[in-house]
Formats: sequence, structure tokens, C-alpha cells
Amino acid sequence: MDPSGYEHLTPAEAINYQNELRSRIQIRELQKPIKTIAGADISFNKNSELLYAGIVMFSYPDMQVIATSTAISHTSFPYISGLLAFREVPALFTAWNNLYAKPDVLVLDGQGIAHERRMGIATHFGLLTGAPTIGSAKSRLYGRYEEPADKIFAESPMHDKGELIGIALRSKEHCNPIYISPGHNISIQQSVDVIKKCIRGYRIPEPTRQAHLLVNKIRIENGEDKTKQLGLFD
DNA sequence: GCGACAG
DNA sequence: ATCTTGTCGC
Repeated sequence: MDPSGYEHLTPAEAINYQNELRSRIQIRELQKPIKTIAGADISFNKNSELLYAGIVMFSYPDMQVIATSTAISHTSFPYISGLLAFREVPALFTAWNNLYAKPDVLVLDGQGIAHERRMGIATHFGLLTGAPTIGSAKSRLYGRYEEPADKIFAESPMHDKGELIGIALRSKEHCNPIYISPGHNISIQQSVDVIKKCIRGYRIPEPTRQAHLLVNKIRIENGEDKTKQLGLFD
């Protein structure tokens, strides 16, 4: 299914689709050496259906910005916990297709398999594009875990019914942990190792941190809803 | 019925 | 997520 059709799905249909996709998830070691990594994020005005998507690509592990891509698209799919992908993936997919070269790994702001149906936005986007993806969330959606020690890079496993689905990572002391889970085509430990190398003094790893700054910047620059000027509904 | 609930 | 200044703590 093309993501441009997501906004017409009902929540029940979206859940059925997640259950269909989940059988294709691959959590395994990424063999190819990682030379580039990118972060993706979304921003929007509270009373508008316009989404501002952005992707920032870096060389790895030196983390120098080498490319960016943005897109503005419409959605009528509301935010529903557990169905975030149906609201944000279409805009991100447009920004992804506008990248002249794809990164070896993509980090998304949200969960990977640390999801009730193992279908967080990072997993969903990985299945859609085939790209290795990692979910880096600022808060927990699913899974039980113990608070990690207040020590840089302290880890605490996230479980669901005895299954390891992610890691709560202390990316910065005296700050709440971030929740890392693989999206697709990468392992859990590899996801955590990669995210650790992307921490540069802030709680949020550089890929999604820079993507967040970028999408907020273009949202402010575009001002209020410029739907007509952009000709999105011709 | 009650509590939880990515962005 | 977004709306928003100052302010408490390391």
C-alpha cells in the first residue's frame, strides 16, 4: 500500500495493516559497514493538518552533516497512540524520496519494535523502504523496565512477556532516559551501539536532534498554514 | 471499570 | 507535538 493513502484508513484498518506487516520484520545484525546515518522528524502547527518533515544525513561516525531533505504534506489522520506511523510516515516518505542518496541507517523519533504489535514508526518505515532503521523515543510506549542508573550510557532492558524489545538508555546524566529499539534490518545491541556514538552532549542523539531543529525552522519560516499558496490541493 | 497512552 | 519565561538544579 502506498503511504499516501494512509489518511483514508480507519483506526481498525490501520491495526489490521500493522498485523499484516509485522510478519516481515527482520531484527538481525546489519553486516554492511555504516558510513552514513540520518535522522528524521516531523513538526506541525497545532490547528493545521500540514506536516513538516525533515531528514538530516551525517557521515558516520564523525557525524558531519552531508545532506538534508524536507517536505510539507497534508494529513487528516489524527494522532492515536500506537498508530503514529499512519500520521507521520507519508510526509517522511516524501522527504526520503527527495534525498539524492540514502543513508546506511535511519533514526526516527519514536519506537521501533517496542510497540504492542512490534510496529512502531521506525519499524513501519523500515518495512516500507527496506532501509535499516532505529527507533529513538523520548518516552516509553510499551514494555516493562527498571530505571537505569544515573550514569552516562547506563542501560536497562525493556521486556514484554519475557521478550527483549528495547533498551532504556541514559544518554545524559540527571536526565530521563531515551528508549531505543530496532526498527528493521538491524539488531537491538547494534541499535544501542550506534545511538551511543550519536550522543554529543545532549539527551537526544544528533540525528533526530538536528532533524527536530530543521523541521521547526522550516515550519516557522513558512509561517501559518499556507495551503493555498503551496498549491497542495490542486 | 481503571489506568496507560510514541508524536 | 505545540503553546511559552522564568527558574531550580547540576
